[in-house]
Amino acid sequence: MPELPEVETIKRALALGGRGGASILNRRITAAHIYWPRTLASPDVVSFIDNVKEQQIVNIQRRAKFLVINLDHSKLIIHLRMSGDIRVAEQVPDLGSPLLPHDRLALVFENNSAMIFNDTRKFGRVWLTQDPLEILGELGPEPLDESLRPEQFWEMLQKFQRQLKPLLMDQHFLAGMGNIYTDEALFKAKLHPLTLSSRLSLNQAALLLSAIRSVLNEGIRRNGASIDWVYRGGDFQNAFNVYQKDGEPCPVCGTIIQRMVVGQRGTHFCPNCQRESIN
DNA sequence: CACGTCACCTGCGTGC
DNA sequence: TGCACGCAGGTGACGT
Repeated sequence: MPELPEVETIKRALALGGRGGASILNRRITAAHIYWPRTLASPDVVSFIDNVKEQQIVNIQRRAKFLVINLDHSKLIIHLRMSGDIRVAEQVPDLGSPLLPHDRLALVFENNSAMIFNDTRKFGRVWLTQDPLEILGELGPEPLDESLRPEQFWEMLQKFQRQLKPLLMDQHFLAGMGNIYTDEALFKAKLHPLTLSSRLSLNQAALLLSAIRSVLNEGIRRNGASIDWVYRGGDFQNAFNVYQKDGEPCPVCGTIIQRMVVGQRGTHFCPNCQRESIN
C-alpha cells in the first residue's frame, strides 16, 4: 500500500504521536515478539530479539519507502511493501500472541506500550543492522530533495531508453514513487506512461519533476491515500485525477480515462491529455 | 539494456 | 450461496 507520502505520514505520527498511541521517541525496548519469522529479513529471530532489547529509540527517518528507526546501538529498518502498517498500542498485555489478525512483529517498551507491525500479505520486511547502506545503498535520489535539479533529472532520463512509468517506479532510478503517485504525476505532466525517457526535452523533464513533487507534497499534506479495506487515515484518494478512474471523464478535457497494464501494473491515463510521442 | 513473467501472500469485489 | 477469477499502494529473481 504505502508509497513515499504514506511512509512519511507514518514516520511523522510515530515521532509526534498519533498512530494509536503517543510518540515512540526515547522509548526503551524491553522485549520483542516475532509472530511471522519471514517478516525478519535479518538477522535471525534469536539474534534480533537479543540485540534489540534494551535499546532506546533515538529518532525516526524515512528513506524512499523505508522507515529508518535509529536505536542507540543499531538501525531498525522497515519496508511496508503492499499491505504493511505500523501502530502503537498503549497498556498492552504480555503480547506473547498477536493482538490483532496479521500482526507480524511487536516491540514492547518500558512504559507498557508497544509498536506493532501488521501486514496482511506478509510482503513487508524488517532489518536490524549496523550498516543501513547494505539495505539503502542502491537507492536513487529522493524526489523531494531540492538538491536534485531539473537539469540533473533530465540527464538521468537521457541515460535510459525506458518507458517513463516503470522507470519512475524503479527505486534505483528515483526513490519513493509507487503506482498511484506515478500515474498522477504523469497525468499532471501530460506525459504518456509509455513515452521513452530519453525523448524528453529539458523543459518536459523539468515539468515532470515539478509534477512529481506536486503530487507527493499533496499526498503528504493529505496524510497519504486510503483505499480498499486497508485503513490509512489519509484522504489523498479524494484528489485522484486518474488513478482507478478508468471509465470516468478526464477532469481536464472530459475524455474517458483508460486503463492499461504496464510492467504488470494497472496504469491509468487520459488518452487525450497524455499523448504518446510518435518519434 | 529493456522488457516480460513469475513468485511471494491474503482478501475483496464481480460475475456466473 | 458457492466459487472461480481478477484485482490490489511492492520488489526481486529470472528468462528472452
